[in-house]
Amino acid sequence: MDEENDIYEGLRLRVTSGGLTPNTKLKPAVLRHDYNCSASTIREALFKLSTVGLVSFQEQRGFRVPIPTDQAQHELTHLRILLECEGACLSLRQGGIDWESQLTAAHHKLSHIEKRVRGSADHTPLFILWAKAEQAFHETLISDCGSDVLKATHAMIYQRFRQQVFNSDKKFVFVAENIEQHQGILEAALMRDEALIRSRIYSHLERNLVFDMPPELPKLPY
Amino acid sequence: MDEENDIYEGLRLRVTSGGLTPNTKLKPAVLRHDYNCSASTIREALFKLSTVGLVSFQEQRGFRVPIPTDQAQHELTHLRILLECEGACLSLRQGGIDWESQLTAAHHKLSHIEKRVRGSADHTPLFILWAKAEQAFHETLISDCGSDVLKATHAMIYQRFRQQVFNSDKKFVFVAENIEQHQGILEAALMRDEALIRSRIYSHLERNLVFDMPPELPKLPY
DNA sequence: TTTCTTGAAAATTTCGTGATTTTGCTAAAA
DNA sequence: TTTTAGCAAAATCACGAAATTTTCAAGAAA
Repeated sequence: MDEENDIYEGLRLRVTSGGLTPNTKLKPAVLRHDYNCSASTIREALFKLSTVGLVSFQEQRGFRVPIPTDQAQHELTHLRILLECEGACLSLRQGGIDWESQLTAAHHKLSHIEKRVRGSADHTPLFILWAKAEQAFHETLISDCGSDVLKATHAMIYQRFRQQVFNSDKKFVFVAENIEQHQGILEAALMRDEALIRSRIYSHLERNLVFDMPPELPKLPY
Repeated sequence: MDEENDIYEGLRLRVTSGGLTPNTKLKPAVLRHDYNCSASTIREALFKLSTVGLVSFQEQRGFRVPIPTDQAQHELTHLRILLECEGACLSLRQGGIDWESQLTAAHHKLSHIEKRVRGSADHTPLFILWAKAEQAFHETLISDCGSDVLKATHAMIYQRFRQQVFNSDKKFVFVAENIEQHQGILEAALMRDEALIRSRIYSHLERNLVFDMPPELPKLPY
């Protein structure tokens, strides 16, 4: 159904940015009332969420909101860097003028929201808006890489990353440096400078790496 | 249940290396008889397989064996290279003597099967055995990278890759060069030479890249 | 012949129920 | 006080059937 997708999206929002305490049980028999459907339908949606890692699942023990850990944050950040650098460089080679304009547009929207966020004391009301714009920017960055598999994999990792940082104690959701970092990534993209965009993507995400990372990985030819 | 997992594994084998024609419909009501369970149980397993990309799924139109395409083969190969190079280099830095011995063991087993395959005219009977050993070798290669997310992502991509090449017309499942290539990868690992293992992993998978690949991606610091 | 409608058959999705397992509470034993 | 045992309440899972949607063939219209 089309409703099925609404239920999936609704639940996804709740577990990623719904302010649910980690480890909260997600009971189909309870949630069904919020979506006006049967427990089986909820179960199926939760099941789908569990396969992409947004909900933890144990046989006979049901579904729970995943517990954020430093290890998970580090791993998700690491993969985001890997996939985003690769996707960005490929886009940078293959993307045309339409890609440039889409990226500029996405950045413009994101930038606008970020400046509003900087002004307000409480970030919460703008968070959903910001999260959408941030995701759109980063997805546009890799949108012309020519690989649906890469994009789908990145989307999965990005969602889990977002959930991780939002649900972690630190609530490290928005920091001021983001503004100039996003700006810098856009500039590197328009300059078509692969080495520069790699290093800027790395710098942008670096603060989420909780353990030491290999200082550099020389990669040739791959 | 535990049976649930058997059903999942059984279906996974059938869609990845069961000789099913691509685009074959997978009807829960039919498959239930093979596994002695209800259609819902089959449905759940197929659903799970669809979330990792091993069966295609359309709302109200059921499940099908995915159709291999050159594009998909290229994309899956590309991601395998990316993930496997990264995982191998990290393992190479962090792995100890136990990693070395596990890798050597995995290679020994694989090598033994490959030499048997080379001798026989029909590869089919040994294929399942070979596929398991090949997967084990490549998974061991990245096993000490320290990232469960990376390993899980690689496992997903690897499975789809295997399905892709097995179900494609070419049936490019085993080629003689594999023997020396696996050997070369093992050697590079034991030498702890990152650049070398990257280039050898790339060479090993290169023939599955159906389109031109960017000749080199200089990556620094990431 | 080709295109469009029609309607019955087939397939998919949703749902409530009963069986099985887990959880949580209470009380006895150490 | 702490641990263990047992039991009741709650939750999960598998199942078949009902409801919805799609498929497909046969006939009407162009």
